[in-house]
Amino acid sequence: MSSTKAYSTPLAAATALEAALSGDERQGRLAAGQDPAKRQQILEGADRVFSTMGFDAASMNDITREAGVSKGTIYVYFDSKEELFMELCIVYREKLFNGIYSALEGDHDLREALIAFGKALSLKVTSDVVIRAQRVVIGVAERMPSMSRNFYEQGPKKGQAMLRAFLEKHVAAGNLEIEDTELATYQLSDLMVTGLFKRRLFGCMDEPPTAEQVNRTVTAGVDVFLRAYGKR
Amino acid sequence: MSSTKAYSTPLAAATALEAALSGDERQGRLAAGQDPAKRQQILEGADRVFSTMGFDAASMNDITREAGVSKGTIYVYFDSKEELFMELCIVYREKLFNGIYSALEGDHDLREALIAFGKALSLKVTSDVVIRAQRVVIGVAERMPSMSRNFYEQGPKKGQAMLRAFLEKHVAAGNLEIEDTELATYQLSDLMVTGLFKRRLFGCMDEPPTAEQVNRTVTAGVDVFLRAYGKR
DNA sequence: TCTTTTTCGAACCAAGCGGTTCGATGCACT
DNA sequence: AGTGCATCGAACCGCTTGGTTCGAAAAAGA
Repeated sequence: MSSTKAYSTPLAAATALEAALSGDERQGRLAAGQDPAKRQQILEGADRVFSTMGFDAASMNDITREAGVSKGTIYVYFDSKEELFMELCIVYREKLFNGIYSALEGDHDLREALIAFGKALSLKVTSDVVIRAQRVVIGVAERMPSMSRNFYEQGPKKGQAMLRAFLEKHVAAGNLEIEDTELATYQLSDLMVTGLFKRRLFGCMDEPPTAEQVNRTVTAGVDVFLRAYGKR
Repeated sequence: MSSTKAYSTPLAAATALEAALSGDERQGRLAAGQDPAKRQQILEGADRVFSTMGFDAASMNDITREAGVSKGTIYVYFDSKEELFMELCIVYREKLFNGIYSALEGDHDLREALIAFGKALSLKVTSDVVIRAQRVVIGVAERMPSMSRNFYEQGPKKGQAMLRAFLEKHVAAGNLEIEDTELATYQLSDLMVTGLFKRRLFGCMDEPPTAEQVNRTVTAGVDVFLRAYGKR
């Protein structure tokens, strides 16, 4: 037999431990379906399968194989394929908005702050993992509307709220002149990924954009925004 | 042995039917799998099924039922589920770009022309049919990259080429000051659907935007663009 | 009217699905 | 050493899948 020890799946093992056990000490016996490391292991396998196949084409057997966990065990941790996917969506949207918003904190120059934020956002949003995740979510939006809506509202929408607050701060400070900050926030965040996001989503760019491309796009986008809304 | 004769090119058949259908007179006996009306009938049923279920969850039996055509007949007209879907994609992208670009022709005022175009684009791109079609295409982008890429490049990309030509005309005429017209074209077309497209795609707006919403979004977007790139 | 040929519709195929069950296995605790 | 229990893994369930086949029906051309 090849897989007697836990974490026999090579890919899952390393990252599973990192997330699950912050310290190195093993905790004692866990109730069935309660081991966070195993849970993580399943989620990572499911991620790989869902990302490459989409929700419908992915089978639980595929996930079983990819996660290196028996089918029975998966069903101890998750009641159904749907539930497994829903929990994965939470992971997805957390992946999306991890450490993006630090650029908006502090007292940097307006333009510099927006460019730094835009770069971080643009890089994340066009990365392979995030693009794949979004494709899966969009693909099931018709049949499972609550899932995709939730994904968007807990993810991008929250982000936009932060950006909006940032803009409003600068409006109050007299650096910007904006009537409708909600609309302006949409405009800015679209300008930051212009020409990259859609092409990536539709598979017209095999590779994520280079740092140069991102830099060029974000700079141009922010400048358009500032020329339109900046005090002159 | 399936396909024997004419319409060897899928595109030819798909587009030819619309003309053939307009008259009511039946033409004479047609070779197996060559009746454009039947072909259309199948495509329409397939559209309804794919749009609501996505590619994977849709079954050929569903399409059979929805199209009111026997399974055997479908397989006379289309070799496989994939091929049926590919031909449907052609219909999809033609739906998307039908009579959008007339606003860019003629000698209208720059701003008026952009707003008229933006409204037409925005309405189409956020309509129920087009949103559903895009979801389906995006959903299979990972496994069938050529399909979604084709969809984008024959659809949105071609449209952008026309918009770009329009912008360049106005740059030459001295109405706009743009260095990178490709990038500017991306920015403008994103600004025109800002806040609508993504929310629709992720199912955060159940209904298509109202004419008012579209009007507001497009006007604001065009004005941002003109403030940034217009001669002052 | 009779022939020709497309379409119909139901039966059929092997394969795979999501989900369940259950005895064997082996670790973790006493 | 002994035992309790989470995991394993394979077999199994009923069902649907995409795809094929074929005789009957229907319609068009002569």
